[in-house]
Amino acid sequence: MTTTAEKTMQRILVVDDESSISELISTSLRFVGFDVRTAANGAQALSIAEEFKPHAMVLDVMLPDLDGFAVCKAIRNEGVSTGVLFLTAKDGMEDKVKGLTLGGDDYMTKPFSLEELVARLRALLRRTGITEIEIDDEKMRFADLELDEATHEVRRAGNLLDLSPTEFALIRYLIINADRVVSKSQILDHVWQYDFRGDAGIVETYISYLRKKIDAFDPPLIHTVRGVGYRLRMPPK
Amino acid sequence: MTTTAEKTMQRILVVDDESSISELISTSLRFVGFDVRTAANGAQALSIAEEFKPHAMVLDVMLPDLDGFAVCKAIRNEGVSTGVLFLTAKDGMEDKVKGLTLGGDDYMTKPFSLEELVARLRALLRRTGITEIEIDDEKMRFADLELDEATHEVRRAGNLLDLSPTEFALIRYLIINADRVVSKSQILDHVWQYDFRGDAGIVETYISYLRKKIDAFDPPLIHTVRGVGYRLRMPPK
DNA sequence: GCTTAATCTCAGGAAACTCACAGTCTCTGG
DNA sequence: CCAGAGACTGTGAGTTTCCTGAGATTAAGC
Repeated sequence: MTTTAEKTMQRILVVDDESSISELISTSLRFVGFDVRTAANGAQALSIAEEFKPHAMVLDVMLPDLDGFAVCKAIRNEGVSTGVLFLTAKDGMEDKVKGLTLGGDDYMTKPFSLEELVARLRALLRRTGITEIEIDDEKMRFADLELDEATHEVRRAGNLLDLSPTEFALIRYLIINADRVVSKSQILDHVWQYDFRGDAGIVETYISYLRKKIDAFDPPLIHTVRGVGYRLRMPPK
Repeated sequence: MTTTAEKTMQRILVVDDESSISELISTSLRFVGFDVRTAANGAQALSIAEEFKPHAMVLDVMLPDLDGFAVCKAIRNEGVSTGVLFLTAKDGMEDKVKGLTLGGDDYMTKPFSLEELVARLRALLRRTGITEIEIDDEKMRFADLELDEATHEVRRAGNLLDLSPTEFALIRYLIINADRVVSKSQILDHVWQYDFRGDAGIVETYISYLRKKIDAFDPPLIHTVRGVGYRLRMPPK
């Protein structure tokens, strides 16, 4: 699955000093089709932003040199107009961020799930109107399955389904990857928070939950690919 | 819900020496569709106003060089006719401002909530008759719920409800976002003053108050989306 | 200055959700 | 056709999220 023409890609700058985190994020973002650069500190972020002119940034508030806010401000002063998604540990800092995210920006606390990161980033790009490309509107579809991000509703054949947050995240991930096999560990990595250390068996449990709700209708859409993973697809012709 | 063509946008000049504040305000205003410039002091405000010709200004009364009133007067002397929304700290100054805002102008004390700022600014533009664009009329509706900005009245099925200011702001925010899920932190950010440091649990409390008044009628309109937030909607089909 | 309204914190209880575990079932290779 | 690996799902314990009432604190009105 290669990416499309470069000129139409949206540019994201990821800034985090923990290389494992920034790598995790950038890999995911590239995978879903963004043009990504990373920086490990504020100074580096500034110099990259200058020539890279990102449409949006994912910015850790806690950097070795400057803090995230300073970086954000500095970059905007340079005339680069970007939305910012702040990352912050779950502590007091949270409050401080809040004040600065009232505009179009957003923030998330670590640890987060990659799905959510992507969802928020897209919402942010949509909001800040930097949507050169037609990003999906807030509805996704697969067969007679319909998922609405704005209302958090999922319908099958018009019927409203009642899903828990995790179930919702899971079916969304499956829809995004419709027709493709996704492994349990992929699912775990994307739907659960990245520091989840529990049993991978939980994916089976949630698939089971989903089936009871989604595949209560015909035809079944969630299919097991034994030894590999799961796949959302129309029944074999 | 995107903005309209640039030529029809209303121009707002924001003047405050605290860059965090002016950034906060300008981002928000841009977000709701204004064309915004900022200035950090009186002199700068004057020179920008001259060529920018703002329809309205948000003006801190306490500036490093001139005070807000002087700036206001000077700009009007230049022949630029604008409504002004003064910002002031909550202290003695308050009275002084009061006296000077008799025209069509208005003032708010810091800290304020962004929702309120936008509401007041729109009211001001409406008053000063600079409404080139048809700003939403003063009534909002959702189902049999009716909210009147001008009179601050809320009715459900024709019945007048008695709401406190916070309750009013909250239901207003929910109506604006009718049918979409809004998280507690979104609510907190928009309905409460920007420096509110308390627990997000207060949102729950106010939702509870609102329900007692608004959802005393059938059908209930305020719905909880567990783990996500709240949503105003007609009951599921 | 007194009274009432409004805001906010706190805490108990109810309900929903997450997750591990284990017994059962299904598929597949030999 | 059997054995074993992998997958499915019911049970239940522990946790999280929400709701609401009660009281403390502050602001507003008379």
